[in-house]
Amino acid sequence: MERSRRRIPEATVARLPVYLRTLLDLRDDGADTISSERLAELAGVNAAKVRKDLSWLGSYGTRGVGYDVDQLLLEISRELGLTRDWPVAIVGVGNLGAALANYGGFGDRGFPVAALVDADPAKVGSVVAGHAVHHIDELDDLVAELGIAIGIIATPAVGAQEVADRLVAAGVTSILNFAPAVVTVPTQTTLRKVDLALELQVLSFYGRRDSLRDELRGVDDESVA
Amino acid sequence: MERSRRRIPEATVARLPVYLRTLLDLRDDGADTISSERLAELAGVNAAKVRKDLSWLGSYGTRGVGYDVDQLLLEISRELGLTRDWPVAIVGVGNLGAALANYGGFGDRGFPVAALVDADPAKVGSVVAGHAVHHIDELDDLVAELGIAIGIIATPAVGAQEVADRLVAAGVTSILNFAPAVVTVPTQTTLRKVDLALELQVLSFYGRRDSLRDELRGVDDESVA
DNA sequence: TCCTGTGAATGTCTTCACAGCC
DNA sequence: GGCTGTGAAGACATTCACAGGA
Repeated sequence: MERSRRRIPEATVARLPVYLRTLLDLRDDGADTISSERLAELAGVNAAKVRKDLSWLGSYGTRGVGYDVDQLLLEISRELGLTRDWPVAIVGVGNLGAALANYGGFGDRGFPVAALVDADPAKVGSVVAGHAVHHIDELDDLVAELGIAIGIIATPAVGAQEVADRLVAAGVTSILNFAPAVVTVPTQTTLRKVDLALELQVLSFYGRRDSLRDELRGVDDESVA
Repeated sequence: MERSRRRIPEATVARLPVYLRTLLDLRDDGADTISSERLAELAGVNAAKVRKDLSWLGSYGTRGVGYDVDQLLLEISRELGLTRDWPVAIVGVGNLGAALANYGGFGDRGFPVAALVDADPAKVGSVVAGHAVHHIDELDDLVAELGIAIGIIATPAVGAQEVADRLVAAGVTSILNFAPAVVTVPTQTTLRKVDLALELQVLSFYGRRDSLRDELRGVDDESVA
């Protein structure tokens, strides 16, 4: 029970959004309660993991029955800090930055794109996804005025560290880095990265199985993501 | 020494691309050798981890000196299966799919975009990033003709599972899923996912530190990605 | 002397298995 | 009877610390 007082493991935090999405689908389908077994199946993990993950939030299940879908949605949303919106700034309005700006999935999930910023004067003033592109020198003002807490780096690798520094200086406390470069931030800033080429390179590693079919992998279940 | 015979840990595989990128930069800067300490610094990890990771490839370092940059590049590339190109197919040519098609970082790193596919007849026949968009019914032929081993799912969540099934049926053995949905594939297929909203939700979790500044985290170093 | 390679120790995450409650 | 919540066991990953080769 006092589980909820201790620190939630990183691995659990990374799965909460998956449960959240699954529960939203379930609610739309009219489900009232859900067992760990079924939730596990829908979320692509195993049931013990679901139970342990959810136990970090407190004891919200009912033995013999399962979890209340609405309550679980509320608790997970609260734990993730999703009871309010978090406006984001996208830095770098190239292909990727523009695509992210156009991607509706952010606003829908409580992360409205509040500002687009670029260092290229040719891009400043243009309109992308309904937002005027601002010069990066305006970052401080935009962050302050729009209450931006999250910055997305969608620049080439070369500029990434400087952009990160500027975001931090402007008061942004969370950064999502899409640039294929190692970026360093102060301890109190949270940094995550999405490295597209890395993902393909990892796939390449596991794909070589064609060439070395000797090493049979001992997996029973289907793989899931 | 016989380290190289055992299975390389997943966590190590996920870091090899980072070392690879770092080593390419070092080579461009004219470096011949590199110590684990310096490589660790540049890659944003610690030195013991670098040494243990690299030891899985064999004993390619020289005590008292460090690692030969070129040799390490070769060994990592070989281990990741990057000594050849892996053509990819992108399924779903919306904002994200189009951005990925335009993103030069794939081709540069040995993953040329070989085919674009969509289910929407209105998009079929149009040209995106220099590629004609094909109907998804042509997937089997495209995969066979172009030797495609990797598929990228860039559709909305709803279509993702069916696309995955079609990719597998067409002979694709590795899939990168950008759709915010759980997708299941047979064991022999490798699946990875990139979930953009999930990343922001995780940032939101750690960002709430504002509201609950009680729980001080015991981290000394700077955080890095 | 310097830096790798690696056992051993530690820490984190997953899975098992079952007591306990509905 | 069914399903949660959780100690305990096991697997995996990181970090330490140092023997040993260049």
